[in-house]
Amino acid sequence: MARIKDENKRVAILQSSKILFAEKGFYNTSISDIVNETGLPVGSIYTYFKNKEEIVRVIIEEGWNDLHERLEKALSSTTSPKRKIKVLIEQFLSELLKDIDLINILLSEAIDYTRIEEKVEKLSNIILTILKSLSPKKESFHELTKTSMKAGLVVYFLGILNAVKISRSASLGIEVTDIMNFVKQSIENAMGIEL
Amino acid sequence: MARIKDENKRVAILQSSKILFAEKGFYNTSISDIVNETGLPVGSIYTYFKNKEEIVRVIIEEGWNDLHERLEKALSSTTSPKRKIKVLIEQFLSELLKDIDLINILLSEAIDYTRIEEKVEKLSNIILTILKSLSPKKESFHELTKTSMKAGLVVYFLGILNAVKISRSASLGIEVTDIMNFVKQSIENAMGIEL
Amino acid sequence: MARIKDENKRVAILQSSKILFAEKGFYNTSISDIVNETGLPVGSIYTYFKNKEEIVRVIIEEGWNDLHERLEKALSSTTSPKRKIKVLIEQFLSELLKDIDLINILLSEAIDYTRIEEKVEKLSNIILTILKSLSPKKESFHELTKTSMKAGLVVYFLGILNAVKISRSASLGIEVTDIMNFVKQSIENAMGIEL
Amino acid sequence: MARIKDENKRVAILQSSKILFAEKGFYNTSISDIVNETGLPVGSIYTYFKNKEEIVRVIIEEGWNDLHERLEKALSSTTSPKRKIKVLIEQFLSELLKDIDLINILLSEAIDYTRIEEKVEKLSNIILTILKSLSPKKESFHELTKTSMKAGLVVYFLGILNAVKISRSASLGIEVTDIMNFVKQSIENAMGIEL
DNA sequence: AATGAATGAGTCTTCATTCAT
DNA sequence: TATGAATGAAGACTCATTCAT
Repeated sequence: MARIKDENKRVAILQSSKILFAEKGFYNTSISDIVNETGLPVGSIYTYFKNKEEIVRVIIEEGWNDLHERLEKALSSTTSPKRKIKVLIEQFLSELLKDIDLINILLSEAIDYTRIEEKVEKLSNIILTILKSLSPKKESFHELTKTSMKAGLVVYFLGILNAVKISRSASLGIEVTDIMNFVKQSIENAMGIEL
Repeated sequence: MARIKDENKRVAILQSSKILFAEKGFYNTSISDIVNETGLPVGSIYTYFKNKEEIVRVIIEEGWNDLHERLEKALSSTTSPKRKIKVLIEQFLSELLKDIDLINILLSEAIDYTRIEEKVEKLSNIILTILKSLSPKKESFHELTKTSMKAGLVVYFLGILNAVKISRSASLGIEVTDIMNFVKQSIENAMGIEL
Repeated sequence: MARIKDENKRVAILQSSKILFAEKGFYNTSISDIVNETGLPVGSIYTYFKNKEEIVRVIIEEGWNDLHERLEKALSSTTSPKRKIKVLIEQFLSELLKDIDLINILLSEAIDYTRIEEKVEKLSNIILTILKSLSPKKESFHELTKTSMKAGLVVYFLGILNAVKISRSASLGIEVTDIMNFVKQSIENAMGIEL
Repeated sequence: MARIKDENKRVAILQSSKILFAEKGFYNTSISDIVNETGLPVGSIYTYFKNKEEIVRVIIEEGWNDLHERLEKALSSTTSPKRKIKVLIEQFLSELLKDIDLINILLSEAIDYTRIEEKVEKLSNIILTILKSLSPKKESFHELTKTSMKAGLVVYFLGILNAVKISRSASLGIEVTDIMNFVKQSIENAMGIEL
């Protein structure tokens, strides 16, 4: 019987903030920037979000959950470990790498609100589980201890994200496709999978 | 005499700032924090550094140059590519990973002043040159294009740094040694080198 | 039926606000605090009260009128001045001192909306009238001018309220009963009344 | 070798704030009011005081200490209890009652930062000590227990302050002199002292 | 050169009240 | 009448940098 919270506004705030945070960084984006970008009054920002931190948190959480859920769904409808790896690379990673703003924020200053370790942890457990189910004969991982395997996954995952992040602004001369190629090759070599 | 005194202050500012930036982040560290930590008056900070940005920049540049110079020196006194790789891992990387504050700052919010792409660029060129000089037969890299090879190096390098950074604060259960082990194994496998 | 429901809400707002104002103070209590405490929607607060000020005003007015009316009633059914004094102390004052929340608000920051002078004025006139009717021989007030007598009443009344207020939170080591004892003794001494 | 903190500015802030707090109340006085009143930039307020609370606290503390010190001095140069009482009334109380702004703030909303109980406590101890040294024969206090005597002092002291406060704005028709007269009479009657 | 007070634009956030539904 | 989202002026406070001494 009063106005109902407007999902459009919530989304507008999230979208504008996401772009701003990705471009200028969390600390260099002011609430007033978000106000200008969205055209909403200050007060409205605070009817939809408790504070600036919550905005980042939600951007990350919703963006990540979206990807994560689709990954889980795709994995659960696949039985072959090799196919699962394929899903991981060609769906999950591919989608993630397209969301450069998300990556930027995920890796950026606001890292305290971002809880990236949590994400890395979950993801590496998923992969570890898949790898265990692969026939152990063909892998070249057998000499790695479990923790250094996990370390490897973390290195790869964070390395990929950072490489993508850096590739954008820099004169490095590498592009997302190069990174994807490298990843695919590595996996094909390491596990004899055809991607 | 006067010069020595001055240099002490400059170094004090750099050391205190480095710790503060690494712990609290660039944007969450105020000049006044540095003043408190060093015990120096505000004015002094500005007689030694133009502004806050310059402090980070110098921390990074001096820290990096130091490592980089020792690397170049060690490489130039080595001819065997395999030995060079060894130097890279066991000296350069090992030293870098010990300087967690440096890594933290290098990867952090102040990334604009940090010019990490430059560092990554230089380093990957060094490695690429070494790899080229290796007999091409034994490597499993032969199917990678030059850019995806470079992409790979970037992924590895940034991945390692980020993994180390994250391993510190997190409940991931991996440690720097795990990361080092993984790296060594990877290289040994990929290039048939004994490290 | 509808009226009863409404009255319940009105009372709920008054009760919750009274506690909040007494505990946190007028300026440190927000409408939103009242909303949380009552469980009512913001809008409802404003259908029952014009604004925040009106809430305090009504709390005070209703609380005070209640006491005042009972006082008038009791006084009108008594003729002996000494009995009237007794009523004043043992009924009115005693009841008032039990309502510490009311006292707190009465004396607090919202004093502008509280119109305490009005209350003090009325009360001292009542007492003055009683005192006049006492046989002038026995009192030790005979040397006091009328205004300083009034001043005395004001001092006593406000002093009592403030002492009670302060006694609650403080480490003064005095309690309401001590204050009451003092008052009774003073009056007994001054007017030869047995309370 | 830099500008030295300017006592004049500090005092200007305190004076302006004192008037504003006394007239408008603590919560209705904004830092920006103080800025306008003093003509100083906002930043300067904060180089002299940590925050708004500290300003009230200092106003009260310095104002009170000033009075208190002069009281102690005067008391220590007097031996006769009766004279001490006289000092208390004619010097201390008289001076205090002249500082209506101080009284207003002391009794007002900012009471949390004002620690009035502390002041009341100290003062009543001073008086209690004096009273004890009076020959016990002549006093009419002998029936009061120690705590209700203390309660009495608290009632008187707070009553006086509040009466003065209220006398100013109100149509009560009493003035500070009336209050003082009442107090003097009370004391003369109670202790047979000539003031 | 050394010092630290001075500065004021800019920060995030709150909150009483209104009014569309 | 009931509701609670909408509003934006106003709040307290920060902080990098400058510059008078």
